[in-house]
This record gives sequence, C-alpha cells and structure tokens, in this order.
Amino acid sequence: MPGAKRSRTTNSGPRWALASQAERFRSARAAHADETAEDYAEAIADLIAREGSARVTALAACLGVSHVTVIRALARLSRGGLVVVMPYKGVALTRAGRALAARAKHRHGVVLAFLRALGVPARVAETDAEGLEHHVSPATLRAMERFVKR
Amino acid sequence: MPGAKRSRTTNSGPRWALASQAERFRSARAAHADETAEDYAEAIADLIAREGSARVTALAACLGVSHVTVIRALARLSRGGLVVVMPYKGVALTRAGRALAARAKHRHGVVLAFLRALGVPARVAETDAEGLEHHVSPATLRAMERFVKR
DNA sequence: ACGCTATTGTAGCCAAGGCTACATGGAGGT
DNA sequence: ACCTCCATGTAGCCTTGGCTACAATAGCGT
Repeated sequence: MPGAKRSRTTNSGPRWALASQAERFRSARAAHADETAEDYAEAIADLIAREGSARVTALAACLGVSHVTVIRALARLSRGGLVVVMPYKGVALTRAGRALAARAKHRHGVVLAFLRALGVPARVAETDAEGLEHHVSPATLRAMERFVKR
Repeated sequence: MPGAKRSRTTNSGPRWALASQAERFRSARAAHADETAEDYAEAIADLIAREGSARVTALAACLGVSHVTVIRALARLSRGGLVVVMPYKGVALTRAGRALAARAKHRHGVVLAFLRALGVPARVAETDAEGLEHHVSPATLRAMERFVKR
C-alpha cells in the first residue's frame, strides 16, 4: 500500500493548492496498481471465450510479455483470489475475477467506442484505449457513454 | 473439451489479432515509463513559475511522495538530461526539460478542458486528467481540441 | 560564533514488473 | 518404449518507485 502516510514536510507558504494536486497524483498511482489485475482478468476471460482455456503461453503472447512474467503475475493474482491456477492445465477465473474481467471489458468497450465517436482513427483508438481505460473514473465513463449514445 | 484441436503448435485461430493486442499493451507500458519524467518536469516548471525555485521538499509535497523518492527520481532525470540538480539550491530544467514540461502542461490543459466540456464534474475531471494525460496520443489530443473548440 | 532546525542526502528494505538461462513435465511421433 | 520438442516452472538479476531511519548541511537567530 503505497502512500499510507506522508512525511513531515513543512509545507510553508500557500502550499495547500498543491496539496490537492498531490492527492491527484496519489490516486493515479493507486489506480496503476490495479491495471495488471484488470489486464490479466480481461485477457484470461477472452482466451477462455476464444479458445476454451487460458494457457500461460497464450497469455504471454497476448499480453506481450515473457511466460515468466505471466507466471509470477498469476501467483500474485492467485494470492489475491482473482484466479485459480491449475498447473499444466490452464488458468480459471474466480467469481471475483470474472466480475473484474466483465467490468474491465465493459469499460474498455466504452472507451474504445467513445474514441471512435470522437473521430479518432481505429488503430490509434485501440492503442489509446488500452492506456486510458484504467484511469477512467465511473463519472467520466458515464459521460463517455452519454456521448456515444448521443 | 478444453482447447480440443487448437492446442498444439497451431494454436492458430486469430493469434495475429492477439499479436497486435500485445503491441498495444507494449505501447501502454512504454508510455508509462515516461510518466514520471513528465510529471516531474511539469511540477518543476510550475514551482519555478510560482515560487521562483523548485526545491526537493516542495516537489515532494507537490507530488505526494517522500523527499527520498524525489531525490532518486531527479538523479535519473539528470542522467537523462532533463534537469540540472544544484545541490542544496534547487532544480533547474534543461532546454529539453522545459520542452517536455511545456508539452505536458499543454496536454494536461487540453485533457482537463475536454473532460469539463464532456460534462465531467470539476473535481473528478482534475483527478482523471492526471491519470489520462500520459496515455493520450497526438491524434486523440487533436480530436479533444476539436471537441472543446466546437 | 555557535547551535538549532529544517532541508538534503545516504543506506537499506520491500514489492512489482521486466528479463535470460536453465530445469522439468507431458505428449506426440517413430 | 523412448526421444524429442514445446509448454511450464525455477533461479536469479535489473530497474523503478515506494518507504523509514539516520547522517550531514546550511542558514538563521541569538
């Protein structure tokens, strides 16, 4: 848990304006912590839907990392109760994992559709959506949905 | 019957579709690498404009991290030629650093204005902008500018 | 001039997320 | 049966980015 408590910085002068900025940076960093989980959950759900199972190698290819990275990430997700790893068999999502995957997939879809509606070329939209989706708050997501449906 | 016939070497199916997805993930990760630099450059430029100098402690308060984290980050940015650290005096931006700060500031402003124009509440917009700005490609940024000016 | 305090800097710990190199497991082909 | 090849797994290293605890400066006030 990063940023639990702050240091005793003096904060002289009219620094309060900056303090809330610090909060925003904190949020951004905290959000980053969940990105991996969302990406993996989504990729796993996708692979299961597409190929019937999610194997380590397929995940690695899909996410663009080495199989070692996948294995370690899965161990973490497993500790976190999002996935169940069946050695040499594949990976399954727990109930929580499926919920996370569904949320991520939905958000991804909305962001992508939104960018397209904005007039961003398909290729770029797909790349940007990958980076943006993890930082879109519920309020902004709703605004995007409104815009798309408009 | 999990992965009945698509398991072997073939594993075919739409793997090319996944390959490009891997590329997208790669881009997102690469972009993440520059986030720190942009955040610091922007914060430093801001502090210099506001207070006349950018000190380590002020930066730490501003970014919401400990002064130690700032010091280490500055060392890296210095190696990268973005800042010049004057021990016990403050930090200055190099030409490249100023350019980066300007770009970051501009993008930040556009994203924020865009979110506001979309109808996102100010508070949320400010938080989201912090997370989103680093993942907005030039094409998407232009689309956002068009939308705001509309 | 001297010491106190806040700012800076150093040492060292932790987790995440990358990697390569090497070790095992499992299944198909001969 | 066995051999080989690919998928998995393990060991160990690197960087980034957090942190606390402690050491060293600088600059101010007395």
